[in-house]
Amino acid sequence: MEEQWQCDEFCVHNHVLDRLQKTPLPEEKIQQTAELFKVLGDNTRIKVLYYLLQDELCVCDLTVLVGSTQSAVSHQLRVLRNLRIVQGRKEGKQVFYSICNENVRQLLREILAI
Amino acid sequence: MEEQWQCDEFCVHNHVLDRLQKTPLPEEKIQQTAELFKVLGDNTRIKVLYYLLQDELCVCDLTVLVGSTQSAVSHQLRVLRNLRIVQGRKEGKQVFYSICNENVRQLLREILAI
DNA sequence: CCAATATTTAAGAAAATGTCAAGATAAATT
DNA sequence: AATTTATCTTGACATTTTCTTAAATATTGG
Repeated sequence: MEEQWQCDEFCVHNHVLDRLQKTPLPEEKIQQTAELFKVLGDNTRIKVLYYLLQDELCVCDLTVLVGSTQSAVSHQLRVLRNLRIVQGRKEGKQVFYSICNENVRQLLREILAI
Repeated sequence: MEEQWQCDEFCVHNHVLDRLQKTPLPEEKIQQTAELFKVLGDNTRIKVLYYLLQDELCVCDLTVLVGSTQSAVSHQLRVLRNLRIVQGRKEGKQVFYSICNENVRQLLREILAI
């Protein structure tokens, strides 16, 4: 028999599966959660958020702080903006960024033990 | 002037930078944090962890629950094992997995609002 | 209009994911 | 005890995704 692999009834613990399958995580929730973590799973973005945790900062300052290029930082800021983790405030020629998601702020505080 | 781009003294807010640069996040901590989030930033692994949050499960059960192949699940379990988020317990032909990192367990509980 | 700052686009490099096939181990069968 | 079967792991490959860099394109202020 060359059918697609699958556990047979001797392996699977049906009573457990039956129970767990009654409360699956909604696909949307899975997607949402994974995406949040994905965005937080990057060295540059962690650095950016670490500094924003302490102050509202312009792209220029962030560029110096994370030791990257302006373009790269701007790129990461857009990613964070898309997930509504940070927001920008325009002042003159500059844009000041800050964390606008309190859950993420709290999460980072705990993880980074600040 | 065609040198590498860099903010000049009119853009950068030196007093802020000076202060923030005194307490940089250690590279190791950044790496560690980003890696944890990176591992959590994947649909399959979120599903696996969601189910492990509720029960110790064998690879076979997990395969059915996440609706993937045994091989793919095993690969992901290794990733989670490498970061000491889950651990395997051998029992006969089967391996039962469970979450062995209480911080991650707590984090997921909060994020998934369980 | 010019200079400074910020964003977007495009392209190339690096990394992760799933699939398939092979290997390993423990139990069951002969 | 040798063979087969069930469960799980591993390695190699192809595909896709993600990150970075560089260049082009706004936008703003003077």
